[in-house]
Amino acid sequence: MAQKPGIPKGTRDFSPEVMVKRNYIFNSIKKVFQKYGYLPIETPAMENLSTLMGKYGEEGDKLLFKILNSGDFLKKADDNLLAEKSSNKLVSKISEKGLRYDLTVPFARFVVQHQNDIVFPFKRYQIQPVWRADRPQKGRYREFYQCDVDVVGSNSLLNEVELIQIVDEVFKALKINVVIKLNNRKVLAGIAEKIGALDKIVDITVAIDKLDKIGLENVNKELTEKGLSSEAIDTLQPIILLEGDNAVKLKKLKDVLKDSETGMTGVSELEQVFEMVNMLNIDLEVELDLTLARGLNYYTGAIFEVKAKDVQIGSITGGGRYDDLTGIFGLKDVSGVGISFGADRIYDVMNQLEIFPKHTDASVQVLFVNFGDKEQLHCLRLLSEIRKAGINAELYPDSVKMKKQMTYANKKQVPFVAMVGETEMIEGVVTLKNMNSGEQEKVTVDNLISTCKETHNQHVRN
RNA sequence: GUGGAUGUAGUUCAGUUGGUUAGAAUGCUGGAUUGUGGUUCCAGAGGUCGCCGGUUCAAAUCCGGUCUUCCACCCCA
Repeated sequence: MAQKPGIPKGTRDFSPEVMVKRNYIFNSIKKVFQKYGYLPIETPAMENLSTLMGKYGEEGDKLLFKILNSGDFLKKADDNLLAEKSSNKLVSKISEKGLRYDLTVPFARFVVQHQNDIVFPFKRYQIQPVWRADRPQKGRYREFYQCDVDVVGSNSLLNEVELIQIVDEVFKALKINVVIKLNNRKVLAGIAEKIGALDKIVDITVAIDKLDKIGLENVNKELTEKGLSSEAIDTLQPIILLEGDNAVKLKKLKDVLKDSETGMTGVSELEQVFEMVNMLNIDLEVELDLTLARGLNYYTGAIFEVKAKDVQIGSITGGGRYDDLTGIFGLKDVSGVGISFGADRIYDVMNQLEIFPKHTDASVQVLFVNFGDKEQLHCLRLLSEIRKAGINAELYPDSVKMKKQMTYANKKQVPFVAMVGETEMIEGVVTLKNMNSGEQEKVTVDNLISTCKETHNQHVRN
């Protein structure tokens, strides 16, 4: 009995219709990346587990997909561990490879491994799938694409500003309204230092983030539960209730953090970034958000997160600065900063808002109706001329009923149908039908080419 | 990982307290219309009711397990 096949949960097939839209996103993003001087690299889907483990925190380690060793791996496994049935301890014995969890850590590995061939500052982009053994939900997949841009080997805050410009340009091109939220790990560290609880910073930000949802009282309650003293919570109050525009927030922060050197460095970095961004006069809404912590524990400076304004979905882009990611692999003093665009979530947002362009460079612009053997040969010659002019065109492969061929054109949303029968062949013309208006007229091939080009340019521009 | 929902033609969904041959809309195929699609009319095809097991004379319907999708938490793109 043939059972219906399936694919693992959280993974998807992409149909041509979907791929055209996805590629539109990828191409738009790539174009912006390249405009700012970033070049592509690719790394393998799997990495050594030693490269991946311990880089994403405890939570991240659990979400790594591990690959079983080849051969009869259990034979070589420790008998005691097998008897114990302790999966965690056994994993290191039977698996030494894993699927990449993001693109940043493999990139750090790449930089270290190729440090002698790389010119610093090194600016690269990377668009590839990553895998997480998460529980899937809407906008949360087990296999999804990240579009990373990073620059390593430069401490300049200009890089942070450049990334904000890139975010602005990408989402402007895709016509998505977004807010970019900005924070700085050093500010968070300063806050933690101030209340003497360096290890509690994640708990603190998680709790503060819930202010809108559960109210001040419950936030404080949660902080108490997490083990914070009442003095510490008192100190935190002005930070929890921080309001106003970015400049006001920064001013208040400065006041609270004046004794913390790290904290003040963070505030100063934020100030500089905001100053430059304001000078650029970009439309993008840039907001200081202290509740932005980001779980990935390698961030050390700026942290970014982008949210769509019109759709309820997790962040669609995120990133930050990491001072010592390559240090773990033995290359010291190489600071990097980067962000990652979540292509799948961007797709979901655009799909929900129905803001994909109807026509892209991938769409066919003209379909030739097939009337028979003589006619199709004639069309073939016309087609090569048309294609040479850079127009996507096709000839229906079978000489079937016209209704069927028209329906095909209609479904593929081809804007023009060309008909060349006996009379057209003799007259040396083409009957060109505009599928939108239904109008048709006899034109020359040159005419057809210019008409197609004109409408295509209009479509793509809109 | 924890808690909670969900699954019926390609798609969106009906389906009564378990009871004849499981329906609709839309889509699909063919025809009305042998050189004209998106409108209309007619006809047709399409379902082991997610999967496995149990209760029953009888299960889409009740029970258990499993998988999928979705929601909350967690985390994140």
